Amino acid sequence: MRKINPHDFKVARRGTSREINRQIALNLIRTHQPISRADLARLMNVRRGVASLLVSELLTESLIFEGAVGEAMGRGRRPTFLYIDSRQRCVVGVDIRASRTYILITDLMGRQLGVVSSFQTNREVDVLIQELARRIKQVLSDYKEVGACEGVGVAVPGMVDPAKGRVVHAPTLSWRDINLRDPLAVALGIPVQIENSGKACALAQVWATRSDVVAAGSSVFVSVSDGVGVGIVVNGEVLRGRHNTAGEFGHVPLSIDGPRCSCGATGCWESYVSNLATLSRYFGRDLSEPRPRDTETANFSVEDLIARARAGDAKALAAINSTARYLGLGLASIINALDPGRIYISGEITTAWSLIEPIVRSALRERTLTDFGGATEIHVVPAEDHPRLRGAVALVAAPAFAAPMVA
Amino acid sequence: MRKINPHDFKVARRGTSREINRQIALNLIRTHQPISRADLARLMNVRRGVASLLVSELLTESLIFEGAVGEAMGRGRRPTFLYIDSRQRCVVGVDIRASRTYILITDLMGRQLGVVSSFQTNREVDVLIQELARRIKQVLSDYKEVGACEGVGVAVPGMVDPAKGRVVHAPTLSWRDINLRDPLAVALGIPVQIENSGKACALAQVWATRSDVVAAGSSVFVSVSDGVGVGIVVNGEVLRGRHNTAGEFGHVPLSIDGPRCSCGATGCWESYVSNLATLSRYFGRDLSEPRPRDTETANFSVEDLIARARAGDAKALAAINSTARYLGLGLASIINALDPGRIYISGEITTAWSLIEPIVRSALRERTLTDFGGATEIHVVPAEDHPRLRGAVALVAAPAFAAPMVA
DNA sequence: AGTATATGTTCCGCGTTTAGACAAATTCCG
DNA sequence: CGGAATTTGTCTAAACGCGGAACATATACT
Repeated sequence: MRKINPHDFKVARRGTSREINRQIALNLIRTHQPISRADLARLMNVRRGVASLLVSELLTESLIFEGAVGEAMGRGRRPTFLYIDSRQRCVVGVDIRASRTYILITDLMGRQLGVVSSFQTNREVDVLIQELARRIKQVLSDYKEVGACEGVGVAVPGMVDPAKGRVVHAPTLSWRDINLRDPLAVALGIPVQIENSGKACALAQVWATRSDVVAAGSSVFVSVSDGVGVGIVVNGEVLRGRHNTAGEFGHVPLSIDGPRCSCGATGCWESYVSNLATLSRYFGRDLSEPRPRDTETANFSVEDLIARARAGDAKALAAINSTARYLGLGLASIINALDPGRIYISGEITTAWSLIEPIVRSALRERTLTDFGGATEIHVVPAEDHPRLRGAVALVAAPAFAAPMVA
Repeated sequence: MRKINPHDFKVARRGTSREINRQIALNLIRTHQPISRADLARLMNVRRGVASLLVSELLTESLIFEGAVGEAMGRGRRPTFLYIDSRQRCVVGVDIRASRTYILITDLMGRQLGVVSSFQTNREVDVLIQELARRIKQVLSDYKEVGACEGVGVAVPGMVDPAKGRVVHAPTLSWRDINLRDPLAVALGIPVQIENSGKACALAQVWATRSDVVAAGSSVFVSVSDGVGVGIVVNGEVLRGRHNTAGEFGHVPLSIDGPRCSCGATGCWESYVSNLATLSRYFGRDLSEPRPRDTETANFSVEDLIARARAGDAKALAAINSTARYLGLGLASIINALDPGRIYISGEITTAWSLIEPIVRSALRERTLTDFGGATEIHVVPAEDHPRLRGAVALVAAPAFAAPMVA
């Protein structure tokens, strides 16, 4: 039961019905392809005539194409199968992180076309934009055969105002109120969309064709690495919040008397489960202090820690288990607050999921209010899936499939 | 940008446009009444003819009525004003609480018609339903002149499945998996809707005509009394969650090593800010223990405590200030997690708002990530507004104004 | 070869928006 | 006092899109 906002509504015009049904048809083709017009009509519960017209409209816009004639089931004329036309257009996704920046080229369905390339992130914005533009042009000329580029999506680790195309604040990059979108769009001559990386990850999961089963209800994407990023999806829409900062569960406390967090407060979830926190626990001292790290800790990563734990290092295992427990306690907060249908989780620590899952689960059950909540589905998204890059791509590819804004 | 759920969509039918525009018109009349057809057409940005047809449809359904001819501004024919017809139908709201149950009769706009009546809550469900039915019938016969009763809305302090009409779990009433809706509906011969009281409160605020200004974005209703109830509204819709338990911020921890909470976990926000927690702080001992309270504490309420604080009792003031600080720390979690446009807060402690606001604010700023977040609007909803009863009423009255489900 | 069945197209009816004309009501102004 | 101007509300015709059914096409079974 949704209230109509009397200050921002959209009246149904003569073409609104068609617009709605066109998008439904497009989405059904996307999720059910290959599919015939007749099956589409059955799925939509409309007459074949209507489906046919919708299809011919999508065909003239070359959003879909007619493939080979399919095999008939039983007797009757064989159906002509329809497919999303992702052949003659591509999308570039960019993932800017504190240390490195990643680039990936995909088709409109988000299918990976080339390899993921990367380069060191230069925090000087102008320099970064120039280098990004150069490298994206390079990638596009390397993959000329995939057609025109529809747009570039950029995931940024920080607070982003996508409407204005500005990075409001990105602590790890020391950026504040920077227009990233427009200069890049001008340099490339291609539309650019930017978004917070946690929200982009969430977007990637909503729009991943496979996850359609749980599109109902809300879901949450939790990314644990240097910091904790969370993206929330409600009713198929990423929750943005009044100031684009919704989803900062990383700074909800586990203990207000806990360790100091980079945000200035104390005892944030992030200060318990970030990679730095896990490593600090292992080395028995706070690695976040600004003094230079010693040789032992300088290039030591959470993956290294996990390797040691698997090799039998009891101290390493203890540090990881500790993180696992705090992870579960924090996830419980998310479940109590939002009761999502599913939680996606990614980050270096999840490579040890088989080790830590029981601990995460039991910590989670300890604090969730109901048994249902304690049993909330948790899906690990491996780094190889490049959720941030997929999310960046979805920024460009998804609007074509989105529901029209109505009422 | 919303994704279409390919397993639960709604195709636009021939009458869908009309349905959408009808609801928009109805809502605009609700928020702008008195209003003429011509003004309605201007607001909707459609021709007067369309507005006229929509209006005549609403008139035949007697959802609206034509009032007196208005004064003309300048020259030209005078407009005939339209109003929501809340004359010949009424709604009954019920608020079941651990100690007492409250009843209120209103018109379709949620305007209070009679006085709030109440009686002691009998935890035996069958007995309670019989008494409720008796009293509601009594109220309806006392107010015969307000016409037929459209339905009864019930707010319940616990986990509710409104679709099934069942109370899944209400700890303070010791109810578990109880069908409250159907027996009451049968006893009354009137449709009944039930909902969790936190979500009902949130609903009341969305549908309150005054708050239309901030209908955009999300808002949160926080109710602090025996427990902490939170209702979340996103895009004009109450967030329900996968198992109807979304909004349990009361059990998000401030400190996982904190005091034991009634839910079994430790350090929940609720265990710091509930009335019992505040009183326990004042008396210097845990009042939640099952042993009988002594004469000093037995009938001592938070209002009494506030009275003492205002009278200069330093210990009382300290207890309240402490609660205020924890209140702010918990609100910060909500802001970080959801970044709502506005927070509504109610409960006994808010009668001391002028005393505690600065402390709440500073605690809140201490933990919010951004200055915007720290400045989030907080509105106190006084107990005289009966937010739970208003919410219960909205359960019945709101669907008539809700946006049609489309795409 | 004929029949049954399924797909895809076409045509018409009807509901709804869109555009514009028109009557009714009221004020302004000569 | 009467006509022009202006605003409200209604009405009619056109455009658009769903609803339903008929029709052509294509295939398998008998």
